[in-house]
Amino acid sequence: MVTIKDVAKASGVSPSTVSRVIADNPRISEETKKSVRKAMKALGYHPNISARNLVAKSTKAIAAIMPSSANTALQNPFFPEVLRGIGSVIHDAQYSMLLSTGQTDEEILEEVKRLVYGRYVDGVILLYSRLDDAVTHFLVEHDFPFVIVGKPFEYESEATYVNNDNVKAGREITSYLIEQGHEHIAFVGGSTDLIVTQDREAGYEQALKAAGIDHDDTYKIHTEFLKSGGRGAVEYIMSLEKRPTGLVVSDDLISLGILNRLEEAGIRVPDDISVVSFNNVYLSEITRPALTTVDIHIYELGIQSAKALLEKANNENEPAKRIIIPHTIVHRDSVQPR
Amino acid sequence: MVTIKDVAKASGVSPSTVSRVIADNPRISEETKKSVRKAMKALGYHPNISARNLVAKSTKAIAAIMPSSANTALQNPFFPEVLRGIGSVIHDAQYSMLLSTGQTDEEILEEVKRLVYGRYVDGVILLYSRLDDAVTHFLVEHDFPFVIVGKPFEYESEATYVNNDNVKAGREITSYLIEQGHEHIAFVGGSTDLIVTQDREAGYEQALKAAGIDHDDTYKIHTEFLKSGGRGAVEYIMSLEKRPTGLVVSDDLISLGILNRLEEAGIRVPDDISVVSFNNVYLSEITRPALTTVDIHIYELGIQSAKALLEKANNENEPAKRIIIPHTIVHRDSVQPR
DNA sequence: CTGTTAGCGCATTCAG
DNA sequence: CTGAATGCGCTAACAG
Repeated sequence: MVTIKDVAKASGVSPSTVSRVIADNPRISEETKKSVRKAMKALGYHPNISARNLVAKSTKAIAAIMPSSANTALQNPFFPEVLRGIGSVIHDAQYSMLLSTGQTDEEILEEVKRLVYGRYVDGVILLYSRLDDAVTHFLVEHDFPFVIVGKPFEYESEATYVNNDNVKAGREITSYLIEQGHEHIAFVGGSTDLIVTQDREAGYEQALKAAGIDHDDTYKIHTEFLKSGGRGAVEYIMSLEKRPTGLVVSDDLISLGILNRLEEAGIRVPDDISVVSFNNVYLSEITRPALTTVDIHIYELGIQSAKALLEKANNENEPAKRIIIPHTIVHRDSVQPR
Repeated sequence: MVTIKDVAKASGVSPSTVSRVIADNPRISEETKKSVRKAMKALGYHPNISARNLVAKSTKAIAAIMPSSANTALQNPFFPEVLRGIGSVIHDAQYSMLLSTGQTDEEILEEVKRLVYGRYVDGVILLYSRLDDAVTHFLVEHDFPFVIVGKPFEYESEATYVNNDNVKAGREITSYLIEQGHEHIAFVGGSTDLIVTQDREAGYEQALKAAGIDHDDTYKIHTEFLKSGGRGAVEYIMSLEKRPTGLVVSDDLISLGILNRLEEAGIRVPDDISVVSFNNVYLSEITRPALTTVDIHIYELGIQSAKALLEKANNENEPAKRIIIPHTIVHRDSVQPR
């Protein structure tokens, strides 16, 4: 391996001078810079990151932590899309991105500990937010730079997070269904542990209340993602005495499963039942019918969270921030007026 | 930050002893190990990875490199699924996984150079294989440990790679269509630069030839993924004088787009046209009709590639290997006999 | 079984 | 503007 010393020797200067031209230190004359750079090229020199990290106390790397449902999580196009956003700013800043590989909650916690204690990364982005999350606890306790994509369960004021106004979005999309003449509207969400489920559900309830529509828990369903989840949800809906004519589904991927089961059950969308959803992942325009859904601008969530993290990581005193990405409703073919 | 020295002082031993208990060196008495460990706990000591990396000349990290079509690539459920496989073995080995963030070919090459030159990772997994790939060139030229998921365009014998027998798979799935009485069968593939497209297409041709069925380029279509790609392909097919009754599509995601356009065009699957496909991502059982497709065992591709890489990274003289993951055909509802 | 010494490759004082 | 010296935190001979 060719080191800074070799370059120094080859160009007849001292190691510290070489170090300075690497850092493009203005106190070095253009001339020596030129000659040193030439030597670096000639020898094929490249700085050793580990050595640099050691003295710089920074690795210029961040970690993105996926939720523990690792088997299914990455399958949700939401994650690739946030990662793409994060990757974009990370790349521009010449940082690297580590992806968590743990499958269970404990594995993930262990991994985060390794990364943080070992100073493997300068900061962490949490790609989920759920009730009473051990990783979040750990991070705030150790005062380690991190940002949450979503809304934290606690530490509302201490943690930096990037989120949508999911309550408002839930309210709007439900109101839209109501405006279209629907009165019997059910909510289908993922795990109630997820803050995002809670918020969208809260918005749904607010809209019903505002419209003076009675509602009780009969119309609230919580399910897994994809086909298996769709099955249970649809069977339940069909068993209802008064079947809903509208469905507010908290995630496009759940909608996909539901649409699938609905078709198998011979229930037509949107003729028999209207469906609205959230996220606007690429799948939602491929489904049949194409989904009317809330576009939460996932890519932008990624961009902003990465930016915020870099700021935190590079400035001890950066204050906690809350960043809300606006949403828009994308109208397609899964809704029909009553 | 609490270092090895602090622990040494606290437990009344020398730094090297502490280092040894970290490594669980058998030449240290259980007694001192115990006391040192107690001190580590008490002080909250954790080894600094950068320092360790510097002397160990290894980072216990690998990088996964995505193809440059970054905007769409991660959208293909193939990638999350390989990553899951890779992550699983990487995690068990206590390694970390870096994900590439470059969007264009050049950006990716730059990134790989940074990672390799800076000794940021111990090895690289290429999640694609295409014609004349600069990254591959670079890696072999520098004799850096890497493995390819797919078949390399060159360096067949020097490079370690994990692949399916895509030619055979293409032959089998096409033969299946022929057995079902189809005679006019078209092939729809992704970019011809991708080795995987080439191989599956070659298998398709072999099957036709073996069955004595004439074929020419009229029946070979190359397209983008998803809806936009589906549009062009379907329009083309409909414009054909003799429309095919069977479609061999080289990727489930392309099938998804095609299915979508086919329905819009009023062509029924499988009644009017049968469709078979490759990969068996989770989407293929959600489509309507559910897809008959070749299961290439993506997760296993990930597992094996990661294992092979770790071997290469930890053993200078590990020979190049070719690992073929067997495939199976999953029969669902997109094929009808003629 | 344990301590001493040296050095990994780089950045950064402090001199000059 | 540049060099010499020092140390980042850890591991690995080499002694004992």
